[in-house]
Amino acid sequence: MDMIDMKERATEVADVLKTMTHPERLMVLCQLVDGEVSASQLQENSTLSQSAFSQHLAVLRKNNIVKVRKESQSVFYSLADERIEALIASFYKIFCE
Amino acid sequence: MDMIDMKERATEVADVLKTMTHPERLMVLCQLVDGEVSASQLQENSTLSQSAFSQHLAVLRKNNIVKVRKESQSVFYSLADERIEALIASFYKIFCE
DNA sequence: AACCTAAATAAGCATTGACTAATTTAAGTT
DNA sequence: AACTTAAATTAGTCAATGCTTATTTAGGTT
Repeated sequence: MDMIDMKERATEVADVLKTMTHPERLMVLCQLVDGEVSASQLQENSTLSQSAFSQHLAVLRKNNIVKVRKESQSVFYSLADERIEALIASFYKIFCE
Repeated sequence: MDMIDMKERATEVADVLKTMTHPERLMVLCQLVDGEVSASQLQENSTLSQSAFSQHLAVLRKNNIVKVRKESQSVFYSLADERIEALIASFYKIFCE
């Protein structure tokens, strides 16, 4: 890979990782590995205020790291695609095994 | 894994990733996958000023993402350990294949 | 209609991060 | 000794991030 390609890829990867790189947001993503979870369930495992927590969810949405499904008052979150799933799996393998 | 363990791990992983999550620093790390490279060689592939670039290297050193070997006026950089190598390999596999 | 709950948004503030410009350290060279 | 080169450091500025408090939107209940 030449330097120009490498730089493009590095920028792309950094953009994705930047969004995942917050303990609170990473926690959310870890909880989504087995499938969708509602916003309120996710919030139960956080010490943050409702507002602060919701803003983290907004960051994940805005950067397409998660997708949402609305059902009456609830909003269910899940990982956006296979790349995000693969990343979380890698982190697990490297840091938790 | 319970929530307390998950949170500890998420914080640890986020700390490591946070340091890697900058296009310039990620570029440096990518160039180190095949072994050590000198600071000046790394800088050649950057558009940043000497100072700005050196400060990124300092961030990588401070967070133990890279290690250094000094030889006369030059400083050679390499990836700090197998976890960092594994992370870069994962990023490559997920985003570049 | 009045109320409640889940979730998102807006405004404001403090902290951190990335840069520039200038200087410093350390090793080599003339 | 004076100079050059590689690399790091310091101080200062500006933008981005993460939080708080307050408010809003939307769906469901009485």
